Formats: sequence, structure tokens, C-alpha cells
Amino acid sequence: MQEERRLAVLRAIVEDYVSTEEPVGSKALVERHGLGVSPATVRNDMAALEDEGYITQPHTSAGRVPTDKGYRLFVDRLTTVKPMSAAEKRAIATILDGAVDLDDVVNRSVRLLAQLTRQVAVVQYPTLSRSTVRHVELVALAPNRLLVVLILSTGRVEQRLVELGVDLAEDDLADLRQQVNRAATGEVIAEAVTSLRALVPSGESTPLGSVAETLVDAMSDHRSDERIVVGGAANLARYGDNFDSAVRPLLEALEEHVVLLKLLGEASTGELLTVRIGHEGPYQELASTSVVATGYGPGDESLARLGIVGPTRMDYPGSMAAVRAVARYVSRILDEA
Amino acid sequence: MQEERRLAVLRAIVEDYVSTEEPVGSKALVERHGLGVSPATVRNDMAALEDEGYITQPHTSAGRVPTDKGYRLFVDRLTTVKPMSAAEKRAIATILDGAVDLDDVVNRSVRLLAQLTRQVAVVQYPTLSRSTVRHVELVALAPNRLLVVLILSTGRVEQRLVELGVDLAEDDLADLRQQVNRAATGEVIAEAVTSLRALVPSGESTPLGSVAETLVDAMSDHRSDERIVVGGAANLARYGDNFDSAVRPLLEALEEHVVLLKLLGEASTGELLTVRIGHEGPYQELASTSVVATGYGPGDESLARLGIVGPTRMDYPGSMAAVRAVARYVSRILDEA
DNA sequence: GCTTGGCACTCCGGACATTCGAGTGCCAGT
DNA sequence: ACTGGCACTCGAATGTCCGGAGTGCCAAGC
Repeated sequence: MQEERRLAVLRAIVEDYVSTEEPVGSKALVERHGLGVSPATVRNDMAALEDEGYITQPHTSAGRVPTDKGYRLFVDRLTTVKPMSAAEKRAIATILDGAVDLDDVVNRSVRLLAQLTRQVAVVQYPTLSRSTVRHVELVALAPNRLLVVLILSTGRVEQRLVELGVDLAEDDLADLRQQVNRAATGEVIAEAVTSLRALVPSGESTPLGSVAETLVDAMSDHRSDERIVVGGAANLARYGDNFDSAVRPLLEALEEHVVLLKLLGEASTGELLTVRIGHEGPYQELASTSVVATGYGPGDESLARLGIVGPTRMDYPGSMAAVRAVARYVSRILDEA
Repeated sequence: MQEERRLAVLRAIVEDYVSTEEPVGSKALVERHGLGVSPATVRNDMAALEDEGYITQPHTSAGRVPTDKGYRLFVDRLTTVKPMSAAEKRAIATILDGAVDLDDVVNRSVRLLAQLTRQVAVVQYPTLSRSTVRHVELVALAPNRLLVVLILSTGRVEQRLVELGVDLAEDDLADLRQQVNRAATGEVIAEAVTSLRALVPSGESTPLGSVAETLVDAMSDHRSDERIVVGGAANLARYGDNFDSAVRPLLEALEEHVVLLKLLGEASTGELLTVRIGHEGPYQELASTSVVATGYGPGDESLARLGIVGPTRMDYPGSMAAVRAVARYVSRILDEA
């Protein structure tokens, strides 16, 4: 069947182009892959593929290069995520198992991903929104100043300083601590917010009011949701060519965590592995970069996302495998904690 | 005096080269700067400067370029840190005053520095070593599991999980909390460590022993000292030329926080503004990058360092001014907190 | 004794022409 | 439907040339 072979040709073009970084011609193609036909035949197929928009020529009489559409087809239909080798799995497991706390898990994950894929890795901290309140601690720094410490089920700790209008006795503090904990501990963030609000008539400026307000603020603070860790930026150096057009906007995006979050989160439903290729999505400047991302979290719940960012010309099967594997192991670790 | 003019010539060369990024010739030099002599005279001076190793030619019959030694002389003797404009000062103040906690201060500082200097900025978190223990909090997650929260005078919070061999009643917990706080609160880290160690016979695996050990561990954990924030990496894009030789090693260094710390810390005595130029120091790969750094901290104490990293061909006076100004404002803010 | 104008020399970089080869498209033959 | 052959295209590499910016040096001048 010709149709089938055409796809094989597309696959071969993608694979060759990814590894050689050079436009691939008909002759080289038949030599390096075992498709048992002549270059001329391949040329016909390539012409057809070009008509359909899967590949293109940088200029007349050059080899072919996959288009974004070509990569898309390749990712969707021509590749299955190849499983990691046993050795790689072991490496992932041992590296991540050594982590001591949440920060460490995230940091190790990002390094690991960067190493495995040789791309820039991005890991989002587990979001607050679905986590529950484990405990609220109040520490008196002075009679009229409290440090409010909010401890969440994910291991995250948020701290705020509260200035009270009045001085507070030790007994009152214990009382206060008990009240807020009774209202919040064990609840999902959203519910904790409502019970805290119910606890005190709005606008009341008692110590209880201030503390509750601070807690609500800390819980709904979106800064926390946006925490992101980036690693492997040194891999950008391997971009080599088209520095201005590719690396600069990417570097800028890496500092704009909001943009990064959007990139990771596109089509973020579920913990499905998602791949964004080149121009797909709203960021024109990132036309030559792709994103491979997936959700992760304890118990098959997708609390946050992690993934990699790289040139459209990347090893998709390998990257997808690495991202998926790391996400699984991280999820498992979060499960245990 | 010729000697004086020679230095003026060197200064002019540095200034011109920094702004134009091109080797500077004798004619352009007399035109752009008001030194009232002829090109020929300048040529003689340049020949002398070259003999002494302050400038060099990329190739015969090209203009001159400062050497590292030339930059060094420029920085040491030919420039005074030019004060920031009132508007810049205001901008710094308002941006930093908006910070809500230590994390925020550090993050804002790094962005600010990157913006002001258009270079890569690096800020080290205030070190533990000189800070004091503000409070220790123990939270029972389960009868036999404790979350130990260590709160320091700098606002830093360290948290550790402790597995106790045995279950612990609420009363015992309160008792435990009181014991460790009596030993540690208010003390400088180093002393807190010794009092905690004195609290319990070594090797004893009581709950108190476990908690004390964990605290000591958290206090002496050097991971904490090494925390560093990097910003403005997008400014690397402006390096333009010599990508491989300059940008790649720098990107790698930015991920190696240990290296960064060494870079910031060289000659770190006091809160003096230090400048490392090109080959100075042990890192061969960073031969074409310079570091401008200074210490900062509350009350003229140098708790940590901050600074910028850029090409040797950088605006030293401007960078030095910005680094110094930011360090001062940050220190002031830490004072107030 | 500096400083200066003049002059010959060097060398980089851009413009242009030439060549080479990989690759294509198309057509006729199997 | 595939294949071999052939003419064609175009980019990359190479070579040559020339202009200009810059230097070094020397002899003359202040």
C-alpha cells in the first residue's frame, strides 16, 4: 500500500532530521532505512507529503524537513512511547528516592528530567487548590505580633506575619490556635476558606479576624500556585543555530513563570501526556519550540504539571517516555509521603 | 604629563569599546573624546599601553581592545562608582518596599538587579550561620510522627519530618516543645547546636533525642547556605557573538550553585564591593565573564552576597553603582524586619 | 623633548565570480 | 506502480579583488 509507505517515509524523515539536524534527501533515506524501494519512488512520496503539508523544503533542490504538521502526525500516529530501559528506571528510582522533602523532590525531578532529555525541564509545585490543611501554627513573636504558619498536606508550608492591634496573653493565643485549627484542619483549601470566613463577622478587627483573614489570604494567594522550577538551561546552548529566533524568546519565557504555566497547562485535562508543537498555541515567539508535559500528583490526581521544553526538532519518543516515567515516580513518592 | 594622558586614553578606550563593542582606533578616539591631541600622539600612547599589557590588537592594523589587566586598572583607578539618579533610587525603593516576605525580597532584588544592569543577576539567601533561632514548633501529624519547624531571625523557615519510635501523648509533646525551645530560642545557630547536643546524651533514641538531632541537622545543613536565586538569564541573549565560548559555560555555571557561590564569594571579606574580571580566579571557562558582587545584610553585617555576572566588556561603573545601591536598600529592609 | 603631519604598509571584510555536489522533478520504459 | 536516467536548480564552499580603517615610523615643528 502506498499510503502506508508514505507514512513510513515521513517517520524516517523525522527520525533522520532529528538526529542529523540536516534536511534529508531521498537517497540518504533509502540507504539509512530499510525501505526496499528506490530513491525515485521515495521522491514521489515526498512530493505527495509536501503537497499535503507534512514536509517542506528550505529551498528548491534541498532535502526535506518536517513541518509542524508533520511532527504532529508523527507524534500522534507514528510513535508509541518507548518504555525506558531497566537501567534508566533504576536510575530514576534511586535518584528520586533519596529526596528528603518536597523541595528536594521537585529539585531532583527537574534535574533528572533535564539530564534524561537533554532539554530544559520545568516542574510546577503541587498546587494548593486540592490539598488539605494539615495544621495551623501560631507563634507569638511579640505580644502584638504573630507568625502564622500554614502547613498543607502536600508538605508545603506558608508563613505570614500578622500585626495585631492589641496585645495577646498566652491563654488567648492557645484559644485562638484551637479555634482556627478546629475550623481549618483536615479541610480542603476551598472549604477551609469558607469555614474561616464563617468564623468571624466580616470587617471585624479582632485578633481572630486578623488571623483568619491572613490565612484566607495565604490560601488563595496565587503566587503559591505559580511556583515553578526550571532546570537544564545549559542545554539551550546546544541549539547552536538560530540563536535570536529561538533561544532568546525561550530564555525570556523561562523567566516569565506565568507564560511557562500556560505552556505546561495547555489542554491540561487529566494527567494525559500532552505535546505542543511549534506554532500551536498563542505564543508566536515560541514557534520553533515544543513542549512535552504531563500532570502528576498522588493517587492519580493531577495536582501539578511537569515537562520539558525544547526545539521542535526534538526526540519526541524519548522525551515523552522520560516525562511520563518521571511523572509516575514522582506521583508514587507523593503517594507515600 | 604624558602618564596622565595615557590613563585618559585607556579610559576612553574602555568606554568606547564597552559602548560600541568594536575595537577602537586612534582617530575615532580623539573625535569622540575631548582629548586635545592628534591621532598620531594617541597612537604613541597606545603603543606604550600595549607594551605594558593594558590593551591589545585582535590583529595587526585593527583598533585596540582592553585586556583584563586594562579593565582591572580601569576599575581600580579610573572610575568612581557613579551615584544612581534620584529617579533610579526611588524606583529601587518602591519596588523593594513592596515586598511581603524574605522570599519576595530576594526575588524582587534579583529582578531589579537584572533590569538595572541588563545582566544576569545573582542573589544569595541570607546565611543561617549568623542568624538566631526565633522559635521551634512541633506539630504532631500522627502519634508517632512529628513535623519540626525551625524559624530563624532572618525569616527563614526550615521544616523536617521526624519518625518517633514510640507514640507521644499531647502532654509529652508540649513538654518536648518547651524543652527544645528553652535550649534553642534566642541563640545564635552555633550555640543552639551545642545546647541542643548538651540536652541529650548522645546516641539516645528518645523522642527528645530524635528531635534534637533533627534540629541540629537542619541548622548545620549546608544546603540552606547555598540557596541562590538567579534572574535575567534572558540578558544572555545579548551576548550575540562567541556563543559557545562565553554563553555555554556561563549557563552551566548558573546551574551549578556551588560555582556561583564561589564566584560571588571570592575575596568576600566584609561587605566591600568586589569585582572579578575575566581570567581572575580559578574558572578557565569563564575567562570572558566578569562578576560584580557585594555583601549585604542587616546592620552592616554581611550575611550574604549579591551581584551580577556579565561579559568582561561591561559597563563597570553602572554595574557597580547598581549592585551597591540594591545591596544597601536590601540591607535596610532586613534591618527593619 | 613632546607632538604632529605624512606616508607606506597591513589586514579584515564585503562584493563578485566560479565551481561542486546534493537533490529535485519529470518522463519514458518495464 | 516502480525504476533509471537526465536536465535543472540552488546553496555552500572557494578564490580573487578591492577599499578602508588602522598602524608604525620618520622627519619636521613648537
